[in-house]
Amino acid sequence: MPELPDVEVFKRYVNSTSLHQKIESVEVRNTKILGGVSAGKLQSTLKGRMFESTRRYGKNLFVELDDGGWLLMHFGMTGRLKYFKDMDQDPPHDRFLISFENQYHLAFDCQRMLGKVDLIEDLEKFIGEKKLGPDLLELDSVSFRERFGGRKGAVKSALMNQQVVAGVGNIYSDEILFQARVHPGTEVGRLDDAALEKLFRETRRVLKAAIERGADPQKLPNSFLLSHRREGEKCPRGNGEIRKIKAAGRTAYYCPACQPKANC
DNA sequence: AGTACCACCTGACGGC
DNA sequence: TGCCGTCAGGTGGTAC
Repeated sequence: MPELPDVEVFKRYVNSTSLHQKIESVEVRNTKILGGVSAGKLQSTLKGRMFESTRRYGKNLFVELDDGGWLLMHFGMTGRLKYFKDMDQDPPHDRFLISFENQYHLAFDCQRMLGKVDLIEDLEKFIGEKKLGPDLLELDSVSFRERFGGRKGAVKSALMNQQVVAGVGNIYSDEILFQARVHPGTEVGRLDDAALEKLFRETRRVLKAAIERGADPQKLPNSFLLSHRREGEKCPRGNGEIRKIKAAGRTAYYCPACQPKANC
Protein backbone atom coordinates (compact mmCIF):
# COMPACT_ATOMS: atom_id res chain seq x y z
CA MET A 1 0.00 0.00 0.00
CA PRO A 2 2.33 2.72 1.10
CA GLU A 3 3.28 4.79 -1.93
CA LEU A 4 3.59 8.57 -1.98
CA PRO A 5 -0.10 9.35 -1.25
CA ASP A 6 -0.28 6.89 1.62
CA VAL A 7 2.93 8.18 3.17
CA GLU A 8 1.70 11.76 2.80
CA VAL A 9 -1.44 10.75 4.68
CA PHE A 10 0.72 9.14 7.39
CA LYS A 11 2.70 12.37 7.62
CA ARG A 12 -0.46 14.40 8.20
CA TYR A 13 -1.60 11.81 10.69
CA VAL A 14 1.59 12.22 12.70
CA ASN A 15 1.23 16.01 12.48
CA SER A 16 -2.28 15.90 13.86
CA THR A 17 -1.60 13.40 16.63
CA SER A 18 1.97 13.04 17.75
CA LEU A 19 3.84 16.36 17.71
CA HIS A 20 4.97 18.34 20.79
CA GLN A 21 4.38 15.65 23.36
CA LYS A 22 7.04 14.11 25.49
CA ILE A 23 7.94 10.52 24.66
CA GLU A 24 7.74 8.43 27.79
CA SER A 25 8.85 5.07 26.44
CA VAL A 26 9.73 3.22 23.28
CA GLU A 27 9.28 -0.47 22.70
CA VAL A 28 10.90 -2.35 19.82
CA ARG A 29 8.84 -5.49 19.48
CA ASN A 30 10.66 -6.93 16.51
CA THR A 31 14.18 -5.90 15.65
CA LYS A 32 13.78 -6.98 12.00
CA ILE A 33 12.17 -3.65 11.23
CA LEU A 34 15.21 -1.75 12.45
CA GLY A 35 17.57 -0.26 9.89
CA GLY A 36 21.10 0.46 11.11
CA VAL A 37 20.08 1.56 14.60
CA SER A 38 19.97 -0.78 17.59
CA ALA A 39 16.91 -1.06 19.80
CA GLY A 40 18.85 0.36 22.72
CA LYS A 41 20.08 3.37 20.78
CA LEU A 42 16.59 4.05 19.45
CA GLN A 43 15.14 3.91 22.95
CA SER A 44 17.76 6.10 24.53
CA THR A 45 17.55 8.64 21.71
CA LEU A 46 13.77 9.00 21.74
CA LYS A 47 13.00 8.80 25.45
CA GLY A 48 12.23 12.19 26.94
CA ARG A 49 12.24 13.89 23.53
CA MET A 50 9.38 15.36 21.51
CA PHE A 51 8.56 15.20 17.82
CA GLU A 52 8.74 18.65 16.27
CA SER A 53 7.91 18.32 12.60
CA THR A 54 7.63 15.89 9.73
CA ARG A 55 8.94 15.62 6.21
CA ARG A 56 8.19 13.22 3.39
CA TYR A 57 10.44 12.37 0.49
CA GLY A 58 9.11 9.81 -1.94
CA LYS A 59 7.89 6.94 0.19
CA ASN A 60 10.03 7.93 3.19
CA LEU A 61 8.64 9.67 6.24
CA PHE A 62 10.97 11.61 8.53
CA VAL A 63 9.96 12.84 11.96
CA GLU A 64 12.16 15.51 13.49
CA LEU A 65 13.23 15.33 17.12
CA ASP A 66 13.33 18.43 19.29
CA ASP A 67 17.08 18.13 19.78
CA GLY A 68 17.92 17.46 16.15
CA GLY A 69 18.06 14.20 14.30
CA TRP A 70 15.26 12.40 12.56
CA LEU A 71 13.27 9.24 12.98
CA LEU A 72 12.97 7.59 9.59
CA MET A 73 10.06 5.37 8.72
CA HIS A 74 9.67 3.38 5.54
CA PHE A 75 6.51 1.32 5.29
CA GLY A 76 7.47 -1.49 2.96
CA MET A 77 4.42 -3.24 1.60
CA THR A 78 2.25 -3.52 4.68
CA GLY A 79 3.35 -0.78 7.06
CA ARG A 80 0.98 1.75 8.64
CA LEU A 81 0.64 3.95 11.69
CA LYS A 82 -1.94 3.95 14.42
CA TYR A 83 -2.41 6.42 17.26
CA PHE A 84 -4.54 5.21 20.13
CA LYS A 85 -5.04 5.33 23.88
CA ASP A 86 -6.06 1.96 25.24
CA MET A 87 -3.78 -0.98 24.60
CA ASP A 88 -6.71 -3.08 23.49
CA GLN A 89 -6.56 -0.93 20.35
CA ASP A 90 -2.99 -1.94 19.69
CA PRO A 91 -2.88 -3.13 16.07
CA PRO A 92 -2.14 -6.81 15.40
CA HIS A 93 1.32 -6.39 13.87
CA ASP A 94 2.71 -3.67 16.08
CA ARG A 95 6.49 -3.86 15.70
CA PHE A 96 7.46 -0.55 17.24
CA LEU A 97 5.50 1.33 19.87
CA ILE A 98 5.99 4.87 21.10
CA SER A 99 4.19 5.88 24.29
CA PHE A 100 3.65 9.54 25.08
CA GLU A 101 3.20 11.22 28.43
CA ASN A 102 -0.46 11.87 27.62
CA GLN A 103 -1.02 8.10 27.78
CA TYR A 104 -1.49 7.78 24.03
CA HIS A 105 0.58 5.52 21.82
CA LEU A 106 1.83 5.58 18.25
CA ALA A 107 2.32 2.12 16.74
CA PHE A 108 4.30 1.19 13.64
CA ASP A 109 2.23 -1.73 12.44
CA CYS A 110 3.91 -3.86 9.79
CA GLN A 111 2.59 -7.29 9.01
CA ARG A 112 5.28 -8.49 6.63
CA MET A 113 8.10 -6.66 8.35
CA LEU A 114 9.44 -5.26 5.12
CA GLY A 115 9.22 -1.75 6.55
CA LYS A 116 12.11 0.00 8.27
CA VAL A 117 12.58 2.29 11.23
CA ASP A 118 15.89 4.08 11.67
CA LEU A 119 17.61 7.18 13.00
CA ILE A 120 19.02 9.69 10.51
CA GLU A 121 21.28 12.63 11.15
CA ASP A 122 21.15 14.35 7.79
CA LEU A 123 18.21 14.14 5.40
CA GLU A 124 20.05 15.37 2.34
CA LYS A 125 22.82 12.88 2.97
CA PHE A 126 20.30 10.07 3.29
CA ILE A 127 18.58 11.05 0.03
CA GLY A 128 21.95 11.32 -1.68
CA GLU A 129 23.14 7.94 -0.46
CA LYS A 130 19.97 6.28 -1.64
CA LYS A 131 20.37 8.16 -4.93
CA LEU A 132 16.69 9.02 -4.81
CA GLY A 133 15.31 10.98 -7.71
CA PRO A 134 13.23 14.10 -7.06
CA ASP A 135 10.02 13.71 -5.12
CA LEU A 136 7.17 13.50 -7.60
CA LEU A 137 5.24 16.34 -6.01
CA GLU A 138 8.26 18.63 -5.85
CA LEU A 139 9.50 18.59 -9.42
CA ASP A 140 8.19 20.57 -12.39
CA SER A 141 7.39 19.33 -15.84
CA VAL A 142 10.78 20.34 -17.27
CA SER A 143 12.65 18.32 -14.65
CA PHE A 144 10.23 15.44 -15.11
CA ARG A 145 10.99 15.31 -18.82
CA GLU A 146 14.71 15.58 -18.09
CA ARG A 147 14.58 12.63 -15.71
CA PHE A 148 12.90 10.45 -18.34
CA GLY A 149 14.71 11.82 -21.36
CA GLY A 150 17.40 9.56 -22.80
CA ARG A 151 16.32 6.59 -20.73
CA LYS A 152 15.81 3.16 -22.19
CA GLY A 153 13.30 0.58 -21.11
CA ALA A 154 9.64 0.52 -20.22
CA VAL A 155 7.84 3.56 -18.89
CA LYS A 156 6.32 1.63 -15.98
CA SER A 157 9.76 0.57 -14.89
CA ALA A 158 11.03 4.16 -15.00
CA LEU A 159 8.02 5.50 -13.07
CA MET A 160 8.56 2.96 -10.31
CA ASN A 161 12.33 3.45 -10.18
CA GLN A 162 12.91 5.55 -7.06
CA GLN A 163 16.24 6.74 -8.46
CA VAL A 164 14.46 8.27 -11.45
CA VAL A 165 11.56 9.85 -9.58
CA ALA A 166 10.60 9.12 -5.99
CA GLY A 167 7.19 8.15 -4.70
CA VAL A 168 5.37 5.88 -7.11
CA GLY A 169 5.08 2.10 -6.84
CA ASN A 170 3.14 -0.60 -8.61
CA ILE A 171 -0.41 0.53 -7.86
CA TYR A 172 -0.04 4.19 -8.68
CA SER A 173 2.14 3.59 -11.71
CA ASP A 174 -0.72 1.56 -13.17
CA GLU A 175 -3.16 4.32 -12.26
CA ILE A 176 -1.04 7.05 -13.82
CA LEU A 177 -0.48 5.08 -17.01
CA PHE A 178 -4.19 4.36 -17.27
CA GLN A 179 -5.07 8.03 -16.82
CA ALA A 180 -2.41 9.05 -19.34
CA ARG A 181 -3.54 6.29 -21.74
CA VAL A 182 -0.06 4.86 -22.03
CA HIS A 183 0.60 1.12 -22.22
CA PRO A 184 2.86 0.03 -19.32
CA GLY A 185 5.34 -1.58 -21.70
CA THR A 186 5.85 1.52 -23.81
CA GLU A 187 9.52 2.37 -24.32
CA VAL A 188 10.31 5.71 -22.69
CA GLY A 189 12.06 6.79 -25.88
CA ARG A 190 8.82 6.48 -27.83
CA LEU A 191 7.18 9.17 -25.72
CA ASP A 192 7.50 12.60 -27.29
CA ASP A 193 7.44 15.82 -25.29
CA ALA A 194 3.68 16.06 -25.48
CA ALA A 195 3.27 12.52 -24.19
CA LEU A 196 5.74 13.14 -21.35
CA GLU A 197 3.94 16.35 -20.48
CA LYS A 198 0.67 14.43 -20.34
CA LEU A 199 2.28 11.78 -18.17
CA PHE A 200 3.58 14.46 -15.82
CA ARG A 201 0.17 16.12 -15.51
CA GLU A 202 -1.59 12.84 -14.86
CA THR A 203 1.03 11.89 -12.28
CA ARG A 204 0.32 15.04 -10.31
CA ARG A 205 -3.41 14.79 -10.74
CA VAL A 206 -3.54 11.17 -9.60
CA LEU A 207 -1.25 11.68 -6.60
CA LYS A 208 -3.03 14.81 -5.45
CA ALA A 209 -6.48 13.28 -5.86
CA ALA A 210 -5.38 10.27 -3.84
CA ILE A 211 -3.99 12.44 -1.05
CA GLU A 212 -7.14 14.58 -0.92
CA ARG A 213 -9.15 11.42 -0.41
CA GLY A 214 -6.93 10.09 2.33
CA ALA A 215 -5.31 7.55 -0.02
CA ASP A 216 -8.41 5.44 0.49
CA PRO A 217 -9.14 3.41 -2.66
CA GLN A 218 -12.83 3.30 -1.76
CA LYS A 219 -13.02 7.07 -1.92
CA LEU A 220 -11.30 7.55 -5.25
CA PRO A 221 -13.40 8.54 -8.25
CA ASN A 222 -14.88 5.64 -10.17
CA SER A 223 -12.95 6.88 -13.19
CA PHE A 224 -9.83 5.55 -11.49
CA LEU A 225 -8.46 2.12 -12.29
CA LEU A 226 -7.50 1.49 -8.69
CA SER A 227 -10.65 -0.26 -7.53
CA HIS A 228 -10.92 -2.24 -10.77
CA ARG A 229 -7.69 -4.18 -10.48
CA ARG A 230 -9.07 -7.55 -11.55
CA GLU A 231 -8.63 -9.38 -14.80
CA GLY A 232 -11.76 -9.21 -16.94
CA GLU A 233 -13.22 -6.29 -14.98
CA LYS A 234 -14.83 -3.62 -17.09
CA CYS A 235 -12.64 -0.59 -17.73
CA PRO A 236 -13.94 2.43 -15.77
CA ARG A 237 -14.21 4.36 -19.03
CA GLY A 238 -16.32 1.56 -20.49
CA ASN A 239 -13.84 0.92 -23.28
CA GLY A 240 -12.55 -2.55 -22.68
CA GLU A 241 -11.73 -5.29 -20.22
CA ILE A 242 -8.91 -4.96 -17.75
CA ARG A 243 -5.98 -7.22 -18.38
CA LYS A 244 -3.18 -8.42 -16.14
CA ILE A 245 0.37 -8.76 -17.39
CA LYS A 246 3.87 -8.90 -16.00
CA ALA A 247 5.69 -5.64 -16.53
CA ALA A 248 8.88 -4.47 -14.92
CA GLY A 249 8.79 -7.61 -12.79
CA ARG A 250 5.44 -6.70 -11.26
CA THR A 251 1.80 -7.41 -11.92
CA ALA A 252 0.41 -4.62 -14.05
CA TYR A 253 -3.26 -4.01 -14.72
CA TYR A 254 -4.28 -1.96 -17.72
CA CYS A 255 -7.00 -1.49 -20.31
CA PRO A 256 -5.90 -2.64 -23.80
CA ALA A 257 -8.52 -0.40 -25.40
CA CYS A 258 -7.47 2.80 -23.59
CA GLN A 259 -3.77 1.94 -23.50
CA PRO A 260 -2.95 0.38 -26.87
CA LYS A 261 0.42 -1.23 -27.34
CA ALA A 262 0.65 0.29 -30.80
CA ASN A 263 3.74 2.42 -30.27
CA CYS A 264 5.72 0.47 -27.70
C1' DA B 1 22.12 1.40 -18.09
C1' DG B 2 18.43 -1.99 -17.83
C1' DT B 3 16.37 -6.29 -16.74
C1' DA B 4 15.54 -10.72 -14.56
C1' DC B 5 15.62 -13.20 -10.65
C1' DC B 6 16.07 -14.04 -5.75
C1' DA B 7 15.69 -12.87 -0.90
C1' DC B 8 13.59 -10.71 2.87
C1' DC B 9 8.76 -11.82 5.65
C1' DT B 10 3.77 -13.03 6.86
C1' DG B 11 -0.69 -14.31 5.63
C1' DA B 12 -4.60 -14.98 2.50
C1' DC B 13 -6.53 -17.69 -1.00
C1' DG B 14 -7.64 -21.38 -4.28
C1' DG B 15 -7.14 -26.19 -5.64
C1' DC B 16 -7.15 -30.73 -4.30
C1' DT C 1 -10.42 -29.76 7.65
C1' DG C 2 -5.77 -29.60 6.05
C1' DC C 3 -1.85 -29.24 3.14
C1' DC C 4 0.54 -26.88 -0.58
C1' DG C 5 1.66 -23.72 -4.10
C1' DT C 6 1.09 -19.04 -5.37
C1' DC C 7 0.70 -14.42 -4.76
C1' DA C 8 0.75 -9.68 -2.49
C1' DG C 9 0.91 -2.49 -3.48
C1' DG C 10 8.71 -2.49 -1.56
C1' DT C 11 13.64 -2.64 -1.71
C1' DG C 12 18.24 -4.34 -2.45
C1' DG C 13 21.63 -7.54 -4.12
C1' DT C 14 23.58 -10.30 -7.89
C1' DA C 15 24.34 -11.83 -12.40
C1' DC C 16 23.93 -10.95 -17.19
